[in-house]
Amino acid sequence: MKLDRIDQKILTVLQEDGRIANADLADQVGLSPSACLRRMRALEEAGIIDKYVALLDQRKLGRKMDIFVEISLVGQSNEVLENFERAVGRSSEIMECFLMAGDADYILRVTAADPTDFERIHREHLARLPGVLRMKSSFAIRPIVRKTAFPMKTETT
Amino acid sequence: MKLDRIDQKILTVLQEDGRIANADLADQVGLSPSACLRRMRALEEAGIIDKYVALLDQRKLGRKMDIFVEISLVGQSNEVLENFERAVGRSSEIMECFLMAGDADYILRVTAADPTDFERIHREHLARLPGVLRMKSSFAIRPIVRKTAFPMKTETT
DNA sequence: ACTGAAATCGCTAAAAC
DNA sequence: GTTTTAGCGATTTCAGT
Repeated sequence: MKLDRIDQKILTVLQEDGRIANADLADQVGLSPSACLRRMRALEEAGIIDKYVALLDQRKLGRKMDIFVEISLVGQSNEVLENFERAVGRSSEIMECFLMAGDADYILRVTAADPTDFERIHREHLARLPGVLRMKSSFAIRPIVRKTAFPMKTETT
Repeated sequence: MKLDRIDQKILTVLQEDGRIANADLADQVGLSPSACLRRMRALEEAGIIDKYVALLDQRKLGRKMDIFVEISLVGQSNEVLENFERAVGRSSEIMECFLMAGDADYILRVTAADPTDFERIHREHLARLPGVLRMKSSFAIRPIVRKTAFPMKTETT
């Protein structure tokens, strides 16, 4: 799918405000409401727009800690990796997980209310992940930037 | 602010579908539409709900790479840290950044279309960050989990 | 084929209870 | 917290470029 300037503008706006009224979005991108809505639907159909979500304030929910966990597995066989990844997918507490090149096999990010809560998560979730050889947790002191919006090529800083 | 079961249910649903019609949301949480809307507004007012956004498909946008960058600064003075953090905030390419305890001072995550694109980002964004002593980039091979929704206490797996 | 204009339909939001 | 209602926005159809 090809994205022209207007599509990019639509995506930029929707990444900031996913509930903007179609009429207002049309204004901002300089299109009539119906043309704007058609493009938006096309972007949804194409899967460029994956979903619309509410983002919650982590601190106000009492989740004051972010922890990165580097993990090495006992082996590199498909079975070991797949078991591990399935378990990761089932855990509600694991916010992000990437298979990595380099030192660690996986890196994951979890959030916790406080050290006690992290202990619970460690016990109930992390320690139960299968095939783990070594685990190294690193605590974040403070989040500096937390973005969900990708830059569009026309507005790269 | 105190969150009862219904508030938590509202947040759970909105974290999955931020554009759900109020009438449908009311159905799902077992409330009348107006009562549901009042609670939703209250959650927005309180800042529990930070914002509503569209999440785009990173791969379909052509951003196939995720890179984690560990950074050590030349010093720990307020000035060095603040300069660095301001610069991070200005870069559109840096998706996440945390001040860390432990080995590295900061960890950040950037996304790139391909190695050439990463070279550009490295040159135009990362290499220009002030006060950097050492930088270590780790490439992700594949994302396993990528979540924006926090688990509510009533549904912890 | 894609855009803009007009009409219908359904939802939101504010009232009264 | 619920029901009711008025008004507005979304959505679809149609004509034009």
